[in-house]
Amino acid sequence: MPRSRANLKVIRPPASPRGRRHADLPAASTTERIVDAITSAIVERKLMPGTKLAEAQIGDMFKVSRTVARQALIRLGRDHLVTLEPARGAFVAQPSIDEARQVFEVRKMVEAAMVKALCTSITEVQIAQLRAHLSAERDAVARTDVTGRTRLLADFHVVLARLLGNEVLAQLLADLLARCSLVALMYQSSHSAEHSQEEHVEIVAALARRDSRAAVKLMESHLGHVERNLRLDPRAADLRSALNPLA
Amino acid sequence: MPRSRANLKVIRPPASPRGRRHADLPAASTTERIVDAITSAIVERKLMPGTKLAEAQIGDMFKVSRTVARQALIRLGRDHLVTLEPARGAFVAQPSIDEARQVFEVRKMVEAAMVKALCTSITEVQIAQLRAHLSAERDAVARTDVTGRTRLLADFHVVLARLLGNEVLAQLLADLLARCSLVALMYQSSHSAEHSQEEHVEIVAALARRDSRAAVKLMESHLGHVERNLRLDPRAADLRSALNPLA
DNA sequence: TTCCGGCAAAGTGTATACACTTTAGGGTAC
DNA sequence: GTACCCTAAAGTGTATACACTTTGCCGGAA
Repeated sequence: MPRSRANLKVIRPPASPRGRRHADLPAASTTERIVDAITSAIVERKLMPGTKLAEAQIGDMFKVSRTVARQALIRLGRDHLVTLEPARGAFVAQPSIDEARQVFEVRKMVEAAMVKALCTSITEVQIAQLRAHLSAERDAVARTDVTGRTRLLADFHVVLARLLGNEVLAQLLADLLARCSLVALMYQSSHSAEHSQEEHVEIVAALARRDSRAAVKLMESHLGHVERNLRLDPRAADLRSALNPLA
Repeated sequence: MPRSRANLKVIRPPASPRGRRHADLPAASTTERIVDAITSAIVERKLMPGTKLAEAQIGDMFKVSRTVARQALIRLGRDHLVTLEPARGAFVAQPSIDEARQVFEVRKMVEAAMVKALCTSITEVQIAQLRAHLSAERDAVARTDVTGRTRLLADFHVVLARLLGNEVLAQLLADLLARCSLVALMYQSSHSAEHSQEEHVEIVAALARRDSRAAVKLMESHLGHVERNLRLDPRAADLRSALNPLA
């Protein structure tokens, strides 16, 4: 790509204004921007599983060199959102049925323990925050804002993790949820947003009562419902239908 | 680096014979080799927290260019083993006290759920495998083989995860354990290997009895002991003492 | 002596170059 | 008509080049 020729020392604002997204993690802004964009594209179903992600193509789209595009793909590979095949390239991951089941099993373990712990630590203020989230969910469902409601329904689980003040847990869960989006996309989920939303309401109610047994049961059955509504029969290969990948 | 000049079409064995380490994951062999080497160096305490990892330096060590070294560092950053500071470079991570606590909290959640699930699914063959692992641990402790025993004591937890047949879980746990090594290194653990080993024996005994309540309790107290034997008082900065990083 | 400015070395961020692999297409032999 | 090889295009793997940032050092001014 044509290299910027502005060689004069530009006066920069106080410090480099890099807006870090959620407080953590590695890379410099450019790579991170691409990772975030592709992650969003996958989670928002704009990128079908199996789609080839050629380095040069991504580089062109984001106006960067292959070097940077490749760095982004490596990070996405570590997140299990893309599969890196040596000498063949990167593809949007196609989680197997086994992997799907395993991800849900881990979610059940982690999230059951999470709501259990929350029951003993949750405060009134936090319950109010959860109720605010629930009403945002309800709005999105009512408005049939598909993208928004999908994000909010997933965020609910991350919000729970954050209420424990455990960023490690929150990030782990965020990773699992991104993988779940891919799973849902591959094994066309028939699960209704309304149903999920109602189950979230029940979970919050149990938390508000500090009823840990109920909260755990509700969370487990919630995740069980989500999982059972996937088509986990072995009809595999969706022919890569998406032709134009990113935006 | 001197590029191989063997231009003749070599007849290759059926498919590229690349030995993937544990069935999963992204990158091509060279980058992966470096990631593994540095991960081992950190886990085996040959690399102190805070040590600068300059790209050129790593490149020289492994006889590759900065490009490849940088790719490895990006992956290590995603694993939370190194911290990537924009325009300043990569450093072996120095997990904060908070992060240490959070990692242990997550481990308690995950591993308690894990042994609970194992109690209903474990087979006699698997119990035998666990006992074999225990005796390997005991040997290493007896021989005061510090590196070996450290690895075996950590592997015990990953072995448990694998017994559930859940690779997602196993990998997640492997990541957490690597971070724990760093934590143990930063907050000098006074925990004795003998004690850990004995607790592992008790956990396996509970599993053999399919006593899920006991197994969970034992695992939680085991992790509690490990955590409580860290010096989690806020005396921070260890001056980077390690001078020659890798091998 | 202390503080500040600026230079130079070291190191990161990114683009580009080139070798090698994969893959698809076409032409030839059977 | 089919199977095979050979070749060209596309794409990955990696090295290198160059700009820019950070950082430490030195010297001069207060």
